[in-house]
This record gives sequence, structure tokens and C-alpha cells, in this order.
Amino acid sequence: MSFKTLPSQKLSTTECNQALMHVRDALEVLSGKWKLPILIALSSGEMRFKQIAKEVPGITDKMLSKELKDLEINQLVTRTVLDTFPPTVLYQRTEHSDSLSEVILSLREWGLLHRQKIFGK
Amino acid sequence: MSFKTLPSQKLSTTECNQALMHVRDALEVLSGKWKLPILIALSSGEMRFKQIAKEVPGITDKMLSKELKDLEINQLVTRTVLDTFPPTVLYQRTEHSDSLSEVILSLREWGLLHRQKIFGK
DNA sequence: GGTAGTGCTATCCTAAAGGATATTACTATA
DNA sequence: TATAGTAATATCCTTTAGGATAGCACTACC
Repeated sequence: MSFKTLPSQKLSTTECNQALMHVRDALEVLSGKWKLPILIALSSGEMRFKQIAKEVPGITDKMLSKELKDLEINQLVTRTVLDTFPPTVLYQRTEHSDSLSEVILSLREWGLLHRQKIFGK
Repeated sequence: MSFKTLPSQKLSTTECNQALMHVRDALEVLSGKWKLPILIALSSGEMRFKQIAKEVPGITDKMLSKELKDLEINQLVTRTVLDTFPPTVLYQRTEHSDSLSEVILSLREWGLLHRQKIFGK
């Protein structure tokens, strides 16, 4: 059992399962309808909850709250609470989240290629 | 609204939505529990239905049938029916499926990095 | 004549994802 | 005094993914 990721490099079954695990890890981080749009919104700098909600059309407060929590757990955004009233909470992308960019670029390129392949140019 | 995929390249809103669409296209192709294991199994050459089922532990016939259909629609595997009894159906990865390798490698690398980041080394 | 093998398909079920809506405590402003 | 805004949380609902089980049409073999 091997995977054609590395030309002329054979992977053992164990190595292959580990590789599969890493790929799944990455896919899980990007999974769901909202994580990418939220990260995109946050690319322009730190934002408050309601600001993000405006930048991500269609998302509900519940979903935004949940997804931000997921992203925080995965260290892709930081959450800063200011002691004001009404509460001010600032969200910001982390450096670690920047390291996702290559992956996303790669997905984007293949997605385009695939679309051309399937629907023709 | 821009995305930090390309350093110092600003994307317009439209460009950004298109980029998002391509990323989603790619993610959709890899989504679900079984597509990657099936592609991995098929990496060792063309195989029959029951052979794949053996190589992918835990998958049911129904799931395998459905996933193979999806993969065929996305031109990632070819399906060849031989006129025998019992029916012989051969599945094989396409060249287009090989172009996924870079994406998968990129996901795999980031997945590893992420796991180290979250759980420590 | 039973039994195993082949590549599916159909039915039924559970679990998870995601959406709609309402509510919370509190303040600043009209 | 009423209202809008803040960052959530709670409840309820629908949709989707995925699993368990059984069946089918047919042949070859024991």
C-alpha cells in the first residue's frame, strides 16, 4: 500500500497510515462551511464579533461563535476580551494560521485545474 | 477582503470569492471518510471491487459503490466492465488523479506541522 | 442441490452539521 | 423611559453523512 505523493518513494503501511492521519488533520481544520470565510475576513486585521458577522454573509451568531471557538482551539485565531461595557472581544489571525496559506494556495490551484477538467474551459 | 495566500498580492472581492470557490471544489473532492483510502488502495494498480473492499478496512459495499461513483464523476478513477460472469469491474486511478498528489502532500505536511503545534512534539 | 463469489441496490437507522429563533446582562444614547 | 448594541448561549428543527442489513441475478464448484 503506497501513495503517489512522492514520485519513486515507497511508503510502508505504517508510514502510509500516518500520512493519511496528517492529511485528515489538515482537512478537519478546514472542514465545514464557515472556517475559510472567517479566516478570509480576519485577513484584513483584528475584528470584533459583529464586524466578522457582517463580513461573512449568511452566518448566524451561533455558528460564528462555535467556529471561532474551534479556530481558537486550533490556534488559528486569538481571542482578546477587553473589560468594557458592552463587552469588546477582538479576534485576530495567528502566525500559525499564516502557515496555512501554502495549503490553501495549493487547494485553490488544484480546484481551478479540476473545474477546467470537469466543465471544460 | 483579501486572503494571505500570496504575499503582497491584493485580491478584489470577486477574485476572492472565486478563490474560495476553487478551494471548496478541491476540499469537496477529498471530503468524506473514504475517498483518500480508496485512492491509496488504487495506487498499487487497477483493482476489482472486492479487492478494494479488502484493502479499505471497515468500508461497506454501499459506501464503496457510492464513493467509486463520485470518484468516477470527478474523473479520478476509471471504471471498466468486462463481459464475464460473475461480472468483473476494474477500477483504476487516472492521470488527473495523480495531479492531486501535490495537494495531498501539502495537506500532509501542514497536518504534521499542526499536530506538533497543538500537541507539542 | 447447496454454497460461495460478484458488483451492486434498497431500506432503515443513528449521529452530526448546520439553521432559525429567542434570551441573557448591561450600558449609552435618544 | 424606551431602544439599540454586545457577545454570546439555549432550544428546537432539518438536512446530510454514514452504517447495518438484506437482497438480486447468475455461475462455478463441491
